[in-house]
Amino acid sequence: MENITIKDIARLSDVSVATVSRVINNNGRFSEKTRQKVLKVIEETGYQMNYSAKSLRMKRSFTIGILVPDISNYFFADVVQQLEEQLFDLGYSTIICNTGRNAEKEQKYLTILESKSVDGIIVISGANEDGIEFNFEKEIPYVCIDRKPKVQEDTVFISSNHYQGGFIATEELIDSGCSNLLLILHQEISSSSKERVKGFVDALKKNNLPYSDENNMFFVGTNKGEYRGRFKKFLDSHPDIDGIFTVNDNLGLQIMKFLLDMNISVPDTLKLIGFDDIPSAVYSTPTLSSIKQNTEEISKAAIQSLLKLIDDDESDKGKQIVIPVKLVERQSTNHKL
Amino acid sequence: MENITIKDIARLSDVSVATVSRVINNNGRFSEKTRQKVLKVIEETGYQMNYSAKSLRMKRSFTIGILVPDISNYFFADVVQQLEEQLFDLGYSTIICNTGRNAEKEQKYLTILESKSVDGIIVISGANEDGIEFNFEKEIPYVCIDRKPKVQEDTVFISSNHYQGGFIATEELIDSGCSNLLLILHQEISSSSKERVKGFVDALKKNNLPYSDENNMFFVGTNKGEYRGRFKKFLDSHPDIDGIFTVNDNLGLQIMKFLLDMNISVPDTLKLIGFDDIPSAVYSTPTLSSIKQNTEEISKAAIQSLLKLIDDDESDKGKQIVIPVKLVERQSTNHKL
DNA sequence: TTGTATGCGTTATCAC
DNA sequence: GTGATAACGCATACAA
Repeated sequence: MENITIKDIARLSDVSVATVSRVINNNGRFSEKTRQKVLKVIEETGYQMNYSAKSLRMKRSFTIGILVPDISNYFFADVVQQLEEQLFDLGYSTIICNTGRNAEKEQKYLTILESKSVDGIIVISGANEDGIEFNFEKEIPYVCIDRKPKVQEDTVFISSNHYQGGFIATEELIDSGCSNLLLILHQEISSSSKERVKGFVDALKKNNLPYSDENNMFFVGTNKGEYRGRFKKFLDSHPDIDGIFTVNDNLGLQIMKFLLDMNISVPDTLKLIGFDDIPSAVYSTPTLSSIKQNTEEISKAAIQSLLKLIDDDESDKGKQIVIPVKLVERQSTNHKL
Repeated sequence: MENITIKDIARLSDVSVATVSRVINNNGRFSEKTRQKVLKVIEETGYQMNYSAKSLRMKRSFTIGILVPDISNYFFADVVQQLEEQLFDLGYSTIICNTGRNAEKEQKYLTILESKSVDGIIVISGANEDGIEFNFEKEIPYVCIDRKPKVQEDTVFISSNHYQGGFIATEELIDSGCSNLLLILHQEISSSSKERVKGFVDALKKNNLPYSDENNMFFVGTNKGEYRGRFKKFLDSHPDIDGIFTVNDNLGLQIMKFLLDMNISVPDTLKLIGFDDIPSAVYSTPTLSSIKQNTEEISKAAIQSLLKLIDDDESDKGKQIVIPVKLVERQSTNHKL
């Protein structure tokens, strides 16, 4: 059987194409009887809508672009997967653009997304704090996940509660007996990292623990392992450190490896907690405690807001949606697996 | 400026829409002069093709479906990323379907892909050895990566040289001084694992080392950690084992953790090598030697073959394309990082 | 070498 | 409540 169209459906169910279209889209008026009739024929014939025609006519592509810095990063991969799945169920295709944290590539992708006339764009995180340049010919709605939009009033910004994450990570260390905490983070600091830092500092304050930038914070550079010498010296000059919060799990595992290499026992001498709950957190010795982001809720919120924008409902514009995180306790903070 | 179409281009460059179309697609005859003229106007106006119209007219969606078992698996994520990037450059969108190794979900996705009338499908690996059921109304071309198609003559099958991988992994252990090797793998064995096993066995043979299923192979089940007791007993009864090849890196890291927990030193007492070269292989202590698959070449080959099929060029049908792998030496087989 | 005209499958605007 | 019909932007068969 060749491609079957609404024309065929119309003929077989003895109505006009207009009516068939109305029934399919549940839009406009028609009697219950014709509805039944048409639906039956559709069922029998196995009719499938032609989205190209629909797109052409409606001037909508039913396609969403997703901008992601690095899909081999677990958190990003997880979010993308959620987005893809949920959008798919809603009849949307997705174009996933891996920018490699490269601003130039990002611009290039943005241009092509425009040319493919996507209905909307979801921007996940990004290279810098700069926000993102959207100099489109036509206005394309977009939402941001984990990246503050440049012009906040233009759109909506969804992210985990990184502040809360930083806070409960820190309290987990304190609860497991630490009183001299260290936060390890990268030099180039994202907006989400900034929140985690705030949570860390506030948790210390709340628990009446001392804090100073020099004694309780350590920065690592981009090139792997660069910091090992520096960090050793730091530890030597701060022998009282007994708990470490790394700004993410990858860094956490690196630090754990370093401590093991130095013969420093985790969690006996030093407790450790990361962020993201990546799968390998459970393969390390000891297993790594962490903070888990709710990627499903993040994605749900992002999609909901984006669809509203696409629908010209601007009530979410300027909003910031914050999703709670969860503590995952493991051996590195003295818990059983 | 509103959407600009070939009609506008035609008017502005003083030719007909037909000619504009010919120039754009470099198809049919036209003089160099008109080519220049049209291209100039296109450049100036920033014209962008409407893919919905093109699709409707050409009865092609310029969309490829990608079926993947689990995108949070590093190897799969890597392949998907490559596919996406390369297809994007070729003007194709992709729909990524994460099946979660669930046959039912897979069928459902397949149906929707058909309804979205994708031009082709790339199937990556899968739950079982059964191949995949393609009971489409219309024939959709597809290629398989790492999963033998059920009817091999129908399509093309691309995979790494898993045999070679198993072979050189084994020889790496032998080269670093091991003479009593163990292969650890999962109960449910994929076609690619099978090849790795063959390579393992043949490498032993070639090096005149003993081999028997009972002494040189250990199976683990699906639920994590199930095997720990059994494996301990196995090691106790096989004290001469001095090198382990795990069928993938995740398993390798699990085993490494187990050995550390048992106070068995890697690589001093026991050498270890995995497969896939996942990122965390470099965060473990010791770092894990591995076999790296060439995802770029795999993707390139898959796309090339698929596009041929879409173009009704059936010369690749029935072919099996094998991509070489590479050894990555690290501490777990006695190498410096 | 170029132009005219038709149709791809769908939705939306009118009429009735 | 329903039907005719005109668009949507593009590629192509056929004329010229």
